[in-house]
Amino acid sequence: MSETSSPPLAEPLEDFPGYQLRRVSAASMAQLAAALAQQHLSPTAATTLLMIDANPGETQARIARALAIQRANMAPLVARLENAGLVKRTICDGRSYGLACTARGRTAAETVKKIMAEHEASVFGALSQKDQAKLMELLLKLRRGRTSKA
Amino acid sequence: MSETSSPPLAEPLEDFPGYQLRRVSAASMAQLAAALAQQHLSPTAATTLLMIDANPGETQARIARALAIQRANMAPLVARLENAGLVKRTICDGRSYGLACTARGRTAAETVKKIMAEHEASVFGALSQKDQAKLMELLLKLRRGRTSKA
DNA sequence: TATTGTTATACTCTATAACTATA
DNA sequence: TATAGTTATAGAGTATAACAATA
Repeated sequence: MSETSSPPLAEPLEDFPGYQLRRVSAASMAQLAAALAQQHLSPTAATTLLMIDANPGETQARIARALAIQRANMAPLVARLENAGLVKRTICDGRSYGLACTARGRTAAETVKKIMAEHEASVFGALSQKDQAKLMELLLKLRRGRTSKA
Repeated sequence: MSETSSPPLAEPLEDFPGYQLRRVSAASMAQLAAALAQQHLSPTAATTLLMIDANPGETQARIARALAIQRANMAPLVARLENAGLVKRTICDGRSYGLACTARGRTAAETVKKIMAEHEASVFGALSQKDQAKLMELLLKLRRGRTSKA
């Protein structure tokens, strides 16, 4: 504390919405990861579990596409969920598996839902209900606004 | 195409603002990374370069804190920028370096600014000027709304 | 031929711990 | 004691290429 509170930095990135988006998203994800650690699930694994829970019997490829996860990256992800006893695969097509939650997986999915709801409230509770709705509207516009997959 | 356009999946995550934020941010970052590839810079490296360019002589630690990058991760990042001839370190304190752009680094920073501006326009141009301003306002509220560092 | 699942591989970003040197 | 920089290491996320099996 000898510098008597050093002069502030120039912050040329602060005016970029994309940079603000990145910072908010990174902070939010770090907090969610910490909250999900008690369930030994990463954010990606947790969202995959929720998707399987909501779509029992669906194939890996379709779940992956909906989450914008590559097939190649889905394989070890699902394997981890299966090894944890949360998901089981059943033969579906000969070349594809159908995914479904086990009893433990459904229980875990319910816990994950609670953790995520609390997390969302913790992060977005800083905004009024009206602002939260507006944010959601803008984010949906941005997703629709992309030419390629988002 | 034998399934006659298979039925849509349930998407339990779509109602979470945090999930939308994550998807938009991920898509935006992927597009930015592709645009910056021509300069052989990652988004993180590019933002670091812009910060150094805007704050010549500042120390690594202060640049890192402003960008929420850990000291340990800053070391190889700056080393790469230095090896690329974009940044040089000058002794500052005995225990700390001052960072500054080289002539090539300043040229690269200008190019990066153009690429980022184009990228932002490409992504957020889907929104009206008013919506863009509102989004920025909401994101800034979310960053301020956090208890810990964001 | 197109799709599914898989393996291998590599790169980026992030996180922690431990060490040295300096304030 | 606190700070700056570094190294080593580990983990998560993502990307491409290639392969076998199946539609």
